[in-house]
Formats: sequence, C-alpha cells, structure tokens
Amino acid sequence: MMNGMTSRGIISPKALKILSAVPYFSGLDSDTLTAVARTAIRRKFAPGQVVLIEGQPAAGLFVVESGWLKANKISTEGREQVLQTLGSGDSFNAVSVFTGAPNPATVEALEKAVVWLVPRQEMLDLLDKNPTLARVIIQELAGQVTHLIELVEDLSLRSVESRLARLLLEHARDATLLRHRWATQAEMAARLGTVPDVLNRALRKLAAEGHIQVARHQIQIIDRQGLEEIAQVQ
Amino acid sequence: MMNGMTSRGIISPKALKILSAVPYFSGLDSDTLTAVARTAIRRKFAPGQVVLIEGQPAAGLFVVESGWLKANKISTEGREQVLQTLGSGDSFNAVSVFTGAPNPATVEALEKAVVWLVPRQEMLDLLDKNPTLARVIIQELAGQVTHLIELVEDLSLRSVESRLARLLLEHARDATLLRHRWATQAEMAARLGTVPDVLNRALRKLAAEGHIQVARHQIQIIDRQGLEEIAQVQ
DNA sequence: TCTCAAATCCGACAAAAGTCGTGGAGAAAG
DNA sequence: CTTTCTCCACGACTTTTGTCGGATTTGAGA
Repeated sequence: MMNGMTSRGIISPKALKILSAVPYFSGLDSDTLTAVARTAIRRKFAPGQVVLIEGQPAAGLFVVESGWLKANKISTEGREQVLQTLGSGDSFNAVSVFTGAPNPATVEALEKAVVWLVPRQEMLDLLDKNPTLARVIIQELAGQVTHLIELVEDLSLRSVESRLARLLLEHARDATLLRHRWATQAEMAARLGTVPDVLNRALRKLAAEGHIQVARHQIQIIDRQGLEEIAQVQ
Repeated sequence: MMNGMTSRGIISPKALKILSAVPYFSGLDSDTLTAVARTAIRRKFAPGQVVLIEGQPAAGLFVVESGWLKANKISTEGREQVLQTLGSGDSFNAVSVFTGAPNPATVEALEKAVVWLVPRQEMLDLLDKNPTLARVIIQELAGQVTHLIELVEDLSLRSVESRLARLLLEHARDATLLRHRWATQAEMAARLGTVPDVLNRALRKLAAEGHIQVARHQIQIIDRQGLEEIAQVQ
C-alpha cells in the first residue's frame, strides 16, 4: 500500500489533454508535449495514502489530475502543519526537482486522487530546450513564495480566531462555505497551525457570537462584516 | 530622509566587480554585464531607513553591496516578523519583479548599507535574452521557498525556547556567537516571531540551566548537546 | 566626560493556546 | 439494522506566550 498503482508510457489523447491543461505544459508545442506524455507516469492514490515523503530524493514534478491532496510538515510530537492544499491542475515538488535537494515536505492524498509524475531528468531536459518553460516555473515558484509569506504572517501575527475568520471568508462562495468530506475540524486545525480542540472552541465562539452558523456539511456566514473585523485585528 | 542617496549610470570597474560577484550576474558575459551596470542604480541607506515598502509596485531587483538589512512584516498592532536577513551579495524583491505583483514585504536597513537596484524592465529583458539567467532565478526562488517552509515549521511546531536554541546553534562559529551591533534582543525576538520580553526570558532560562553564557556582545555555548536536545523536542 | 535614550533585566499578572476526560451523534461497514 | 468508529462538543485544567510597570545598565553622541 506504499505506492499508488502506476501505468507508464501510454500516450492516450486523454493524457495529452490533461497535461496540456496544466500551466506548466500549456505553452509547449505538441511534439514536446507528446514526449512529456510518453515519460510521464500516472498514479492513483487512496485517501490517506502518502505520495512522497519529506527528506527523500526528488522523483520528479507531480501534477494533480483529480482529487485533493495536502503538503504538510509533522513535528516529532505528531503535530501537523499543512503548507498547501493541492487540487486538480496544481503541481508540486518543483523545488526539489530544480535544486536537487530532497523533498521539503510530505504530500498525502485527502481523498481518492490521480496524479501524474514527470521524472526529474525529463523536466531538467525540458527546461534546457524550452526557454518559455522557465518563465512558467519562475511564476509558479514566485506564487509559492507569496503564499508562504502569507502563511508566516498568519502564524506569527494573528490569533487562531483571526486566522479562522480569514479562512472562512476566503473560502466562502456567497455566504455559504461547503465542506468537503475530508475537511474535518482536525484538518482545518492543521491548516491553521493549531490543534482540533482549539479550532473547535474558536468555531463555537464565532457561532455563539452570531457571526456564523455551523451545520453538518457546511458553514453559513451570517455576519460578514463582523467576521472581517475579527480577521483584521488581533 | 525617505530615500537613499542615488548615483546613476556611472560604470566604474568597482560596479562591474561588485555586480559580477552576485550569483544572479556571475554567469553573464562582460557585454551584458556592462549593460546591467549602466542601468543599475547605487543607493546608500542609513540604519533604520526603509528601502522598500510592502504593497508598493516593484521597482526592480535589489542587490546588497554592503551592510545588513531585513525583510519583515508588521501587524496592525505593531508586532514584527522578520522573514529574511540580508547581507552582502544577497538579492531581494525577485518575486515582485517577475510576477508584477506589489512588494510582498518591507525591507529596512539594520546598519549603514549600500544597495544596487536593477530596474524591473531591465531584469525582464535580461531574462528574455539570457536563458542561463533563468536557471539562477529558479535556484534563488527555490531557496527562498525552502527557507520559508523552515520558518513556517519553526513558528507552528516549535516553542520559543526551541527556536532560540536552533538560532544559537545555527549562528555559532565554534562555540561563540558574536552579535552584530544591531542584533538586539528585540531584533532576535522579531526573527523568532515573539516579543522581546519572552525572548529575554528564554535567554535567561538557557543561561540559568548552564547551556549558554550571555555576555555583552557575544553568547558562549557551554553545553552544545543540551542545546541540541532543546532544539529537537518541543 | 557627561548626559540621555535605548537596551536589558525582572517579577507579577493576563490572555491565548494547548491538554485531558467524557459523552453523544453520525456515518460507514457488516 | 446494528455495531463500530470517527468526529464533534463540552468543561476543567495546565502551559506557554504576551503584557505591564519599573529598576538598571550601557553605549552613543554632545
């Protein structure tokens, strides 16, 4: 159960379509794209399964076809910090591919997921031949830096309650935020850098104050302005 | 006093030498390097002076000639988190140069510093003409991502005491860590994501337990192994 | 050398975050 | 349909972190 099922070298039109939808490869001409599709490996993962482990050598660049995954760090005491949540079209492990350093974090499937793996050497060759690819990689990495700076700011300068308010506002479509099956309070806590109990407390406090209404699989935002104030201060 | 003194367009051998020592430009041929030196602007900053402000549009890529600076985030309540400490040869603001987004953080001089600024458009042109430059930028950004992931891990999964122990171990030459004039306890606290009082307490605790010895302008590590244990757990 | 602002030290207190135990309500599996 | 397990909801308690007031010391500049 350590590795997902793999299938290699099958150049289906589906593979081409999926890969060309990824920002990384959308700029490539069809010949190079076919070459990529030939070496890319398709893998399926079950919920909870580990895709790659922090500290291991880089296998290559991963691209999500479907399903949700998370990149995280785990402390010696077992506490978890989620760095990134990855969905369809997202890619991960670029850092170790281009630096040669071991994987900086562990990646795990949150639900049934399908992932493509483009081997490291292939990516490096591509980068040499394809100057436009470099721009895309730079954009991608810059985006990661921006995201991580925001995370640091959150962890260092904001209270749990404030972080939660921000998370809710960010993910709300209209006034309702529907939770995926895997989006348990424990997962949310790991995302905000705290523990389930504390998150639960913050959630109940916001509910008690009339800002939100927590239901089974969704959260309703009642008082957006109030939430925004809590997101600002503290 | 808002901006540093500037001098533009002077192509001295000194400028060439300094710029070519920067990883970004070391791979360039001498013609391109001269072109860069022509557009680059040299600025001097006094201690405490602000080089660029979070949220403002990107001016260009900055390169440190001499002196120390810091990149930080400041909360509405005035609390500070240092993201990076920048010394001679380091560069900053790459993210906003290549994405076009506003500066992600504020940069401030810790002491008298001299900084070169290569205008944004110049850097973008360079990137187009010089494919090898792309590799360097990718390395640089990947390094930043790695560093920020470590910072997140520290803030989220480790206690102040543990973070301090790590900082001390990391910066110790032999068994002594000499503090720059600007490396006050307030600065160290901002680096570790806490407040001066708490840092001071942690420092005195480590001293009381016999792990370190705090003197005026330096800190002695007495019990390295003990420090390493504290750095590990918690 | 002298003065003054900044840095450090310290104890007491407050608030935030984390831990533990227990019980109930749903969802998934048989 | 029933059993089992995960998730959630509390409340009580501990630890860590942050805050405040004030005493000392130090270093930079007049």
